[in-house]
Amino acid sequence: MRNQPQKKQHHHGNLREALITAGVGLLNEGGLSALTLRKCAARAGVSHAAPAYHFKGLNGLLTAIAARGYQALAETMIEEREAAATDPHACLVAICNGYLRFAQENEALFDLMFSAKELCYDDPELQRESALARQVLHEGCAPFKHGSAGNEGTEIMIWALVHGFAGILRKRRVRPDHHPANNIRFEDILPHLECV
Amino acid sequence: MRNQPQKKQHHHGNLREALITAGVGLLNEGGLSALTLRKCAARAGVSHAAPAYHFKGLNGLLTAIAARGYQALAETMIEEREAAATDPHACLVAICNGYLRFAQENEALFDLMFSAKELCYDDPELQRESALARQVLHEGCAPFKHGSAGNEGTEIMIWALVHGFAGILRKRRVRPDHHPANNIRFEDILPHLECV
DNA sequence: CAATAAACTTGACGATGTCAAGATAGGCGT
DNA sequence: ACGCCTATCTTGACATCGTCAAGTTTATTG
Repeated sequence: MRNQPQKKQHHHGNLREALITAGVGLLNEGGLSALTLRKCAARAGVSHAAPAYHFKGLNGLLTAIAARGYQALAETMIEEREAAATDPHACLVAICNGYLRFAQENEALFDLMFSAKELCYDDPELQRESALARQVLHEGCAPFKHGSAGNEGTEIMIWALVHGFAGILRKRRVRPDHHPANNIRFEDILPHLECV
Repeated sequence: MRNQPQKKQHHHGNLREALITAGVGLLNEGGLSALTLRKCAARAGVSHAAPAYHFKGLNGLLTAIAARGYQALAETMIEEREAAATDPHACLVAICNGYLRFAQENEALFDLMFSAKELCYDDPELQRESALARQVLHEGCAPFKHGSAGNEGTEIMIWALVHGFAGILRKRRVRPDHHPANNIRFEDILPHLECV
């Protein structure tokens, strides 16, 4: 067993990371259907069955890549928040725009994270990263309350709104013209929120 | 070529419909990954390559089933609307609850309709049925306008909200306890809408 | 009744996920 | 220094899948 996790070892040396990188690359280039255990293996220069050792199977690899996706999603949201003004409303809008930017810049990865593919939802890494991403949204929502709903309802409302809007924008790629959400920014559909 | 589209003919007689029915059944029983050309063929009692003749391939079958899904979605929304009070706000809430009920009662079908699977989006049947479903939502939104957004923005907002909420509720199946949206109804997150 | 086209069947191919068994190399105790 | 042990891959096989080409059967039509 390796003592130093980043130490180069045996045949490949840190193959797990190389397989995830290969997977993200395949995802960006060919979409969700191009993400394959065997193609990942080929891209990393190992045999076709090597990934099954590091991940519990295809679902394991997908889960690891999805966890990476949640990490990147959180980073994008934080990045937008830092670049925004400091008042709570601008922060929340910035966080949501980060969410939307991530969804559009990493379409296949976003698909993987929220697709019907059965990931290993009990994977601790996936749970940690997705919880971290949700934490960013949670913090952004904290200063607000929303009409009829309690404080928790506000977060659900924002979450549903931004996630649903991301899904709508995703379909714009198919038929870019005459798309109903063409000239609509997130700020336009964000309802009024009262400070708590 | 058949003259009467519903006439019994040749070997099976109206195999196209039987394949769609078989596909919906597989979807309900085993989820999206169980929906397979060969299994549909077996369930309909024909050879493994028969579906490729009626549909342009797997995508064609998925598209036909998704179109059926939009049809059922519209029916569910209309059903809820009819059972509701007649004032516009109750109608809109009922329509959205129909959307959510459909998403929860037909999980795999909903997955197919909004998954990353590449459907034949130019298929006229799919376009017609999805447009009809959107029309129901459109009518429900028509009496309202939403704060900053125009009349079109209202519809996008409701659409995003209900679709996003459906996605959140979908994940509740994975870990039913401690789910943030457990005791939240759609009415709780629906923002205030002004009559136009 | 024969020709023609529609509606399948049969067989094959390559790609994929998964598993079992084997090979290999690096580290550790002695 | 030497041999073992285990983590890390490789090799080979299998079942399933979508797709295509070619053949077969049935219905319609002239």
